[in-house]
Amino acid sequence: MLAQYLGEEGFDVDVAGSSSQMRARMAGAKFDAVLLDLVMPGDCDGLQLAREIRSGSDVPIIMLSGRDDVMDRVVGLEVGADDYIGKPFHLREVLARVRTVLRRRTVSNEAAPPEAGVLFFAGWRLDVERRAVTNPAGDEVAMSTGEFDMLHVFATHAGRVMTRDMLMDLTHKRGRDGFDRTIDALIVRLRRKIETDAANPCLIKSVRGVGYLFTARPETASGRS
Amino acid sequence: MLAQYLGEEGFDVDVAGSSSQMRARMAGAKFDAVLLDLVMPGDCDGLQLAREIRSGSDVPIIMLSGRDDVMDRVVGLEVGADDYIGKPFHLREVLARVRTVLRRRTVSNEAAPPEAGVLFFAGWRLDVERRAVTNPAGDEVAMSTGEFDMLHVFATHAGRVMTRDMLMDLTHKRGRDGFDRTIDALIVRLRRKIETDAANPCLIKSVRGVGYLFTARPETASGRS
DNA sequence: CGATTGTGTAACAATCCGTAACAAGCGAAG
DNA sequence: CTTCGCTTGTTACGGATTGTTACACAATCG
Repeated sequence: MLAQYLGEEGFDVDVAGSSSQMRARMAGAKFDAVLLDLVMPGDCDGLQLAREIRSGSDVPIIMLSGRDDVMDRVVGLEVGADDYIGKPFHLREVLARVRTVLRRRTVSNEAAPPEAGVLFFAGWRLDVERRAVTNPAGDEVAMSTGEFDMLHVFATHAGRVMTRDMLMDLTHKRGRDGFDRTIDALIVRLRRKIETDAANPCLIKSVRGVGYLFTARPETASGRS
Repeated sequence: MLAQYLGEEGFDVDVAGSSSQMRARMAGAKFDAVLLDLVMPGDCDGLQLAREIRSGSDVPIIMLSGRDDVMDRVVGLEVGADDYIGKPFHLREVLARVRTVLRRRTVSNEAAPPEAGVLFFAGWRLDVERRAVTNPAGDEVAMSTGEFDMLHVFATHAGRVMTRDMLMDLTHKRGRDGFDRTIDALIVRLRRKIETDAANPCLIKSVRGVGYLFTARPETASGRS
């Protein structure tokens, strides 16, 4: 229904019925925006899928959800969505929000983003596809899965203080229970690998009572001078 | 209320009570985003005001409105708003949407933000992004989170006497109860690090019965290009 | 001059964070 | 299936930071 409406309004619409189907479509073509229904057929969580998209692309994401709780919206937006529309939604509103997202993208992004498969920061190189990390000297540094995910989240959220809740949302599949030092432990392990002096962290600073801050400014491979 | 909350979250917030006041503020400074309440004191329509902003600027606009009808939202977005939040809105959601709008702006505008991320005063250098402080001799001075926040507040409110209440509001993310020497203790610790003679404070002067005054004149790095 | 109020500072207590050590998963090889 | 090695979550302890209290002293006021 939604697809038909947007099609009538002049958009090229492609529909995926499952997460795997979506991955296949997105691998094969470039899209201007993704409308993502959080209620998936069951094989995958919509939030997780959004993270996955965001980890490899800057394509605008608009979430649609049957659950319209405030916290759902907050989490959805923090994960990287550009908008969140709770059901029952109206076609006109969806259309308006799609246009808004596209307008903002084209206004600011005239030189289209050739995707960010590789990130650079402070001499480091972070290859998202190969999940490989190279230090300023050029040596590859072995990273465990969790360490790489954490570093990736930091690199894509640089300059903003990240609370432990956010980090937990973004790295781990699902929110953990109340009190947990998991993040701290991971931070220590990550620091040991990327900080020259772990006692005086340079790249990952702690913000007491709040969370952690990644201080480097990352650049994408797409050669911006 | 909203302004206070966003302030506690680390934003510099400026409030305008009327459209003319807003025009004056916007003429005098650059803003990263505009939160626009559609219910105005009467002298001007909020939608009209949004059009006016949009005609002269690309600054992101987030509309807040008591009317939460679909058509209101559609019209608001078509006028050029980047988001539309109907009342009753929740602070967390507003915050998330503000961040979303800003993130999109900075992601796409990478080339633009040289940032006023570095402040200079009296030979000192204060790097807000990296949370690093360098003394006139060029050595980096270790600062705790609270000390850095306090110094940052002083540097961005130089030349004005700051009451303890203001400092508490601006540094601590939560309003504290009535009587408390927390600020004084922090001032002592900060003075020990940045004053050459802690007994004769030069940079942070006390104003008896009122509060404290930062006497240096800070300059931003981005020399008004 | 004495009383009162406000501030500087030290000392202590509460809290938060860094880290090591250990236990629990997990996958690969045998 | 078992074992081994690696990763990850949990717990505990110690150090750092921060809030609170107490006291000394300066400023203000009568």
